[in-house]
Amino acid sequence: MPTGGKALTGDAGAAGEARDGRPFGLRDHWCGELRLADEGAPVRLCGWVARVRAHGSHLRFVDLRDRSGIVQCVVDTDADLRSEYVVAISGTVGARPEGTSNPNLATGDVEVRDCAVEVLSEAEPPPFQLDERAEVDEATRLRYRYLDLRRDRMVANLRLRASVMSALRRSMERQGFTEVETPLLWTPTPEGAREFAVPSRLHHGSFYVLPQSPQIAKQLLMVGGMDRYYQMAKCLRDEDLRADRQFEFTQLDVEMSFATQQDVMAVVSDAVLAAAAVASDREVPPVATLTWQESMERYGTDKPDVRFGMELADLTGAVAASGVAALSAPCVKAIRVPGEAGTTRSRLDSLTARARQLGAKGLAWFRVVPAKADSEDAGAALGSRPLGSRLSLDSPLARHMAPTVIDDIVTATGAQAGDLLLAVAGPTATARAVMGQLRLELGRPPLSEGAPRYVWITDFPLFDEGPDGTAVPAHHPFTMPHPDDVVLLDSDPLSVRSQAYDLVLNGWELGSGSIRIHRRELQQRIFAALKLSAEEAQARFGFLLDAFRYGAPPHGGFAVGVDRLVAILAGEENIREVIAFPKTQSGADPMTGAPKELAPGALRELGILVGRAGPAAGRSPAGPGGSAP
RNA sequence: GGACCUGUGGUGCAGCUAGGAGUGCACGCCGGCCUGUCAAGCCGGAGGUCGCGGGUUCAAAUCCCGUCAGGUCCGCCA
Repeated sequence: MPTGGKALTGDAGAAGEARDGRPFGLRDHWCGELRLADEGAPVRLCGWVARVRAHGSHLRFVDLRDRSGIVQCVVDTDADLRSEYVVAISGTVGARPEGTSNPNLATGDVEVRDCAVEVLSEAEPPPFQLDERAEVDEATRLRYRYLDLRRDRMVANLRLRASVMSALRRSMERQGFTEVETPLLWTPTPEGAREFAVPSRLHHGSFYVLPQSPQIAKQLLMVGGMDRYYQMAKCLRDEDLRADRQFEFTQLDVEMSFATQQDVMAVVSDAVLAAAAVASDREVPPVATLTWQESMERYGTDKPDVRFGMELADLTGAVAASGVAALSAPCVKAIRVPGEAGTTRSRLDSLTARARQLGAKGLAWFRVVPAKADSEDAGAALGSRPLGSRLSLDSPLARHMAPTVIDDIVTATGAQAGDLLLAVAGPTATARAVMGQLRLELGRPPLSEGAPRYVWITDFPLFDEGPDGTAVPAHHPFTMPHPDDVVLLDSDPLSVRSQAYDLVLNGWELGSGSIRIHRRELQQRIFAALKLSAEEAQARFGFLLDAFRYGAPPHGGFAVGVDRLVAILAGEENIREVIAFPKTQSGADPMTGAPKELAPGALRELGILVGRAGPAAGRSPAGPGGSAP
């Protein structure tokens, strides 16, 4: 079912023409725009035959579809009309006879009569039905994407995408930003995501790379005095695909000079709220702000879905003295799942398996039940005793717990009788991450539910702890430290906060940004903390560091993931649904067959020798003889 | 690199736990009937390498192994 946020076809009344533009060419009206007010008008329509309902040889109802919607045409000629034939229909708009209106159709009060039909293009039956009656296999949809795009869902999603991008652009223009394009053929920067390489024909053995983002280019624009830059930028990363990740994706990329973090956040907030406004009529709450520390503590993640509760409770203190070995750990986090005390043992086992997959040693569970001794006077006791004393915990782990420990657990989680408590003990990061993920899997509403909830996450740590205890940049190495923490750079780098911030929408990371370092001496200290020598730094980022010699303004910026933003505003759980021609999870395009082997001649011209041991080995080349040397 | 789910006429499913003839449902398709339908209706018909390969068995859509494709996730995504 379409969700509230979608720009549905044909439901906009008189707005139809404004949105669809003036019809021209072979037609003079759009199908979806016809209304009772058009009664008597001669019209010429073009489109696809969506459905034919035949009654005898001289009465057929033909539903004609174009991108604006559907209108019923009454046809009494014997033209051969089948599904997906492309036709031009000329006729007269008439009010439907009493009692035959179709309230499910925007054009349901009218029909086109006295139709002359011209078949512009015949069509084989499509390989899947284009109505919304059944989910169609993803591979089939992508193989015939040009047919999939005819469906209401894709029409609505792509038009919403256009509206959102337009709203973002208008917001940026209104705020004085200038769109500047940056190169797709860029240079390798050996940091961050795996890059797509493009071989150079003129310099055999050398490569361009496609940009993971225009990060360095936009900072150079700031050095160039552009002051306020934005771009709808294509970004390319050769990393494994997910529901929210494609090789290539679009970012609203922003950078501004002489600006504070608050300035950047205000600019981006304006843009994304404008985007939400064109997506639906719903009131969208202002963008909230949480510190990273607070988000990790309450939600166990740096991209919290704040549309629902079930926040993490800390049981570390409560169970410290319990003597239960499974719960003795630096950190114990729990969530309360309301009303789920009846969860079956096999379900609990599969949750435990899931917790292990996420890195936990195990999963503790407690069914919250009325305490036996108090069960009779529980009601009478209400209010006169501590909340916890009326409840007990049913769990193998709770069997030998002292009543005070049980009370502490109940109090810390706010448990009610009939709830299920789940807890993970372990290192702080593990306990938070596992419970944060289980919270999502057990309580998260569908992405389309309720108003969009944007939240800023601020005060990220400047460094993460690398595998060997060293500091690695949490954002990128040009991120400005929090001014209060600069003194800690040498003594305690892992506790230094940064002026980096993420924007999160309904639990999806929409993007991130930071205030950048623009002074060389501070940059050197950061490189030192990263154990990066001056020579290495020069080799990797030399051209940026060089640029900073010539007067770099203080600057900062942000990038918003447009595909994710549109998907959430469209109520889609997958960004493929808002991309016209996406790739499958294995990076293939079932329609074009990409990626494909190159002809030997093309490889030779690029100076490329393909190793036959790769995954392509064994696939027979196009021609006989192949390309074996 | 790894885990899990799915794969059955064109489409979506059921059948698989417990092996017994390609069995069933809905949609679509083809033909016929039908002058107010709108997911039209009624009648008839066609359409299958049960993803692919191997194994177990008298017998495999069903059990086992492998593989391919699609999906979800872990790793990865500064």
